[in-house]
Amino acid sequence: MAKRNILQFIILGLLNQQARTGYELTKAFDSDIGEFWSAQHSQIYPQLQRLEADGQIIHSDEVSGEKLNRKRYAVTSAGQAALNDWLAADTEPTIGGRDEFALKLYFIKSPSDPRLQRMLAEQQAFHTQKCAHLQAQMAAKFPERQHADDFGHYLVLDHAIRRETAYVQWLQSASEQLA
Amino acid sequence: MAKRNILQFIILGLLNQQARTGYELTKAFDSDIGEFWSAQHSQIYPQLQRLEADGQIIHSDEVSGEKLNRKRYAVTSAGQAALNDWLAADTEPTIGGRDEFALKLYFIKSPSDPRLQRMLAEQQAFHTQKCAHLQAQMAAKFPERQHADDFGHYLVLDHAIRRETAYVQWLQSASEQLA
DNA sequence: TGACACATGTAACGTGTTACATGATTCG
DNA sequence: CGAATCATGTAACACGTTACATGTGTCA
Repeated sequence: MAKRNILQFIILGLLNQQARTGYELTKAFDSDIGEFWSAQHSQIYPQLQRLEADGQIIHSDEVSGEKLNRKRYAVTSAGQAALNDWLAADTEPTIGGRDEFALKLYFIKSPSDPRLQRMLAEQQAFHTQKCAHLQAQMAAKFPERQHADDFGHYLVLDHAIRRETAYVQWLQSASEQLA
Repeated sequence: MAKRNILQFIILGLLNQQARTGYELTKAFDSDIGEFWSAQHSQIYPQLQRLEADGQIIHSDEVSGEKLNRKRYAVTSAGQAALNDWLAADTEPTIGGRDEFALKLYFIKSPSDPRLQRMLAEQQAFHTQKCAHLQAQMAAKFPERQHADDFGHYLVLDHAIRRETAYVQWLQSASEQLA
């Protein structure tokens, strides 16, 4: 698992794009970058407090309505420095993520096991749909392949699509080899 | 993260293939299934104790030399039942694993950023080599595509190769789009 | 006899998930 | 006025890594 508290740098990166509230950060983990990292609000709010205590971000209060006070966070120059250090540092290459389904297949030794067909079909349905969803996103956000701006966003979407496509192809290939 | 203690089932699966010691289990996580799950011995030994207390595995003492006593674990019928329940249960599809490098790219907005080339090259070298290594393993273990036996092993190797290949292609494509 | 692999455990810490807890705003 | 969403926090627990700790067997 992550060891060097990656979360703090992701938050710095997101805040460096634009000032956000904890709530908005939480949503960001469910959309764009959700394909490659996730975090709950229960992890985000304490991390924001630590980053602020550390002088890497500051918040300004924003009142809406009568009472509601939300904290909008922005990176300080110290935060930008920390972010740049992270970006510049060598990156430990991703080693195979955990895949419960792959393990189940590993433990089913026979290509004629009666459970295989159903298992493969179920996963294939899911990943095929996900793939379609990602491609729709790509078409919506980069209609004319104009990804010179927001290059990073384009790259992660492309990454996710390739990953899901490869997954579906693996499942397909496995299905075809059932005895 | 994993929520239902997947580790216990992986151990049951491995022990169901053959009786093993904790040390041998630890090594198994570094070879075959290491592409899709990892665990240290500090996690494995306590889990073995819990599984035995639960009646899902039993150990027999094995002495080598004068004093050295190793515990060789085997699954009980209760353990086999638990394993089969896990295999038969619906599998939550894998949602994007965490990828620190992808996130770094996400935060580098411009295709002309001077850091990009070096970063991409570094990752590409790593994943290309890994890909080659996996393909060598495949060639060594399944020389004649005779994967009717050990089908599961073949599938996870194939999966790993496809994943790494897709990763390299993504990096390659990204490199070609640098401004 | 020294290095390395075999072998088994525990402790401390950090990260991540789920649940608990509370309240405001907006829109139908 | 009720439901959904916005908004922020804490607590308990599960999972995973790193470090600590100890000792044996084998081979050069």
